[in-house]
Amino acid sequence: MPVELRPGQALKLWHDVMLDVVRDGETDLTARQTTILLTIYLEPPPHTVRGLAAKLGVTKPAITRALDTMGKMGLVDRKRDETDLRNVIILRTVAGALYVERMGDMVIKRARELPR
Amino acid sequence: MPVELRPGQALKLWHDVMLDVVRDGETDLTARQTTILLTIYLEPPPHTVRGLAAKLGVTKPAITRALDTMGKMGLVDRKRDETDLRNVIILRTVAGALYVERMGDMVIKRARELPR
DNA sequence: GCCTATCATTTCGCCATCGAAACGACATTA
DNA sequence: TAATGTCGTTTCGATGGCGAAATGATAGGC
Repeated sequence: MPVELRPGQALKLWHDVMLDVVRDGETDLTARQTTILLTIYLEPPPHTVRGLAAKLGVTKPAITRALDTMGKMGLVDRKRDETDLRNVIILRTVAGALYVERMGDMVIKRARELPR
Repeated sequence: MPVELRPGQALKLWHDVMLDVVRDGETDLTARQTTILLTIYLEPPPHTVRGLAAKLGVTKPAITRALDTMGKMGLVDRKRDETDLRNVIILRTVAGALYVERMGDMVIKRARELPR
């Protein structure tokens, strides 16, 4: 049986998790950055700039900049593709994995607290 | 029985909805703005600047600016409190209600599509 | 070996957001 | 009514994101 949410539950879940994210305040990721981060950690590698740009429907510079920012935060890393030096492979990091894990915990916790 | 999500499900749900938000591209709300909007539409009125600031753990100017932006988008409205003219009451709008409803639909749809 | 295509990045000017502090309007207290 | 407190907004300078276009490096076609 799929995960069935009523409208009120769905919106409350979204609100509650967003509130956690805002109150945490540490990492201040945009929607794009969050999507990129989760894509990198949820979908099978390798991940490239052009691949992410196509998936999100945004320009490549937008991806590059997002990776710059998240790279400074230690959430992702980059290395050149040895087999095709034009490509850049985006790599996961320990800090990034921990961040994503915490985010998952937030969602799970808030979902469990939802009125049934 | 509460809504139980496995880690993979929780993160995929979050990712999928975020991807919808990014790809939509129309309204480009920050985490703060999203939280404010959902608070206004989910919790009982009246809503004030100081109340939202306290709830989100951010400064009042941050709330004022977020309301300015969302006001221009037609997602919220403001009026002075007649009984205490220092206060500003934040009001819902039709456009805001529709936006929130669409957001709820996204979450419901993505939750239903989750692998069980 | 060229020429063109591809990939990621950098540059440009612009706009939105940020925290901190100052401000103006209104209410409350004495 | 004068002093103090509260509420929301505005200002300030700084930071960072944005799209579009240009750039540098590499690969592949011929």
